[in-house]
Amino acid sequence: MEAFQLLSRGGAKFDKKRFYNDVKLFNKDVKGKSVPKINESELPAELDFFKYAQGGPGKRKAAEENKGGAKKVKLDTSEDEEESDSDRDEDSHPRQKHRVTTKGADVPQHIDSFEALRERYQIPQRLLANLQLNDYKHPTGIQSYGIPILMKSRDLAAISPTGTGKTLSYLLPVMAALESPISSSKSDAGVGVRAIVLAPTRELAHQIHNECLKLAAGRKWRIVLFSKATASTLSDRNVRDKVDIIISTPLRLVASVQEGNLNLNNVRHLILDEADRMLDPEFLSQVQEIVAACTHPTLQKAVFSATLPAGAEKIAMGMLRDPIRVVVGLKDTPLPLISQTLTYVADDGSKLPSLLTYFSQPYNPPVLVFTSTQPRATSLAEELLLNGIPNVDCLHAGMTKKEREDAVSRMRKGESWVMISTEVMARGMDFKGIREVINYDFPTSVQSYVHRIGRTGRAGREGKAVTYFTDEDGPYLKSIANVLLQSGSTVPDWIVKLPKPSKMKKKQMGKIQRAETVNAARKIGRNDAIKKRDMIAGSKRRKMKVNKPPKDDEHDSKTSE
DNA sequence: AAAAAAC
Repeated sequence: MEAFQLLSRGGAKFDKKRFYNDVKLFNKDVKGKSVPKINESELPAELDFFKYAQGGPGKRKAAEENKGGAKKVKLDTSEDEEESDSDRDEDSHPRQKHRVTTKGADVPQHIDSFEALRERYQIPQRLLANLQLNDYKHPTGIQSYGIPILMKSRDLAAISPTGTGKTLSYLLPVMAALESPISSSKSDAGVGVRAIVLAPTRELAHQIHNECLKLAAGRKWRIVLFSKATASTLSDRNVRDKVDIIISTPLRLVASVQEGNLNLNNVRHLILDEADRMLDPEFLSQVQEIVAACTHPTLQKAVFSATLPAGAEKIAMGMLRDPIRVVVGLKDTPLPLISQTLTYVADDGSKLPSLLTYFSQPYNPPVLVFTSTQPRATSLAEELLLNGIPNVDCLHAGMTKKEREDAVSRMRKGESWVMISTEVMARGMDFKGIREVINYDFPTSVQSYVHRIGRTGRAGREGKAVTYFTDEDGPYLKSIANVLLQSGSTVPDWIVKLPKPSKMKKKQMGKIQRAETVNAARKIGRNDAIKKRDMIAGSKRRKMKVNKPPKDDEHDSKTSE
């Protein structure tokens, strides 16, 4: 405990000019093409992952994912045509090949390059220049389809995998539209907030704000990251009326609207990031209140996410007006660039030894570890510290705003090697360096799983995801296993053969399945030394000693040859 | 389907 607080305090030295540094670093991170390379050359092995990114695992998925083919849906394969010149693109984001499907009336032609935007929509030169400055060279799938749709003032539901550039897909059109207001009089454009981006966590809102600032560099826009502090300054009408874009979490915004401190009737663009999360019951009423407060007749709405379950999609589509739906790749599926492993740990008590074993072997920092609750995150961080794991950090919503900001800052700077966190970090956060994600506690939904492991493997990089499961997790094991299969990772046979849990009897099934899980896992445990390298054997049979390296090679295994 | 996050 003491030690942990000490460490946390150690990070506080960055407080001065914290924000400034954060932005600066973030810029550098994306802009400097040298950064990824430097990072890579520092770390041994598996470093030429860019070459994999160009063609390897991506194809596996592309092959698997047709079938589903769409009815009355326009099919297109993005980015295939430009393969010829992609060879010398190592310094830009590697291109991924994803099928793009669109649904809706009069879908605008997609763009093949950002330059096309200027010709077609007279996007300001400044904006394009800022793109270049930040090393955006070619649009990703969602960018090439989503941007024209939003430029045409259409409503949009966009589904695209983690780390494929959704943020830019909505920021660029919004900022282009603000620059050249469609309204008749200029004075009209100036009164009140014109665009709102909603995100589920403070950290994500902060990150979007940074991204927005980079695109706006050199312009006079006022882009506000909404917080208690900014909310109070906005009660001043003179300040409030000059704000162009607000990035916020829902409740903060609702509070200001209810206090009468904020009028949203001039909002022309409303974006829901992590849309399915925002449409969860707890957020939904807040979001609906904001939507209701946006009374401008030409309000454009768009929702973005990597996952969109049927229920959430229905709600979203109900909110949108004559929407176009764009799906890149497969919905609710992780990137094939992320190699995923399911690891059996018999029970909760076996998790810590397993994790310590993991860290006693070579690993690729920074590693992001997910737990199910805040106390578990805190205590796991303490345990790792006590066991001498270096540079352990912790981040959950129970911490103070400042503690959270410091933790993110350390992460951005590469000072955190092991970040223990809760669901708060599961969505949207873009730490490009993250090489490995460990689900210490089993995710409570497919969506959670997809988003959590999507913290790695971003922008075409490779990533690794390890998920611990216990006997208790049996009932949900199969659905996660299916996700692995769908995205090209391998799953032990016995898991594939688990019976499907039925809705009605999930409780009883839970028991049955738990028993099957235990049995099957035990069986595997016996001959794992020979074959099952994906499983951690023997949490049942042998209790591992802290920091003692295991004899077998479970951990450096790859999912395929 | 279930915990965390939002103020």
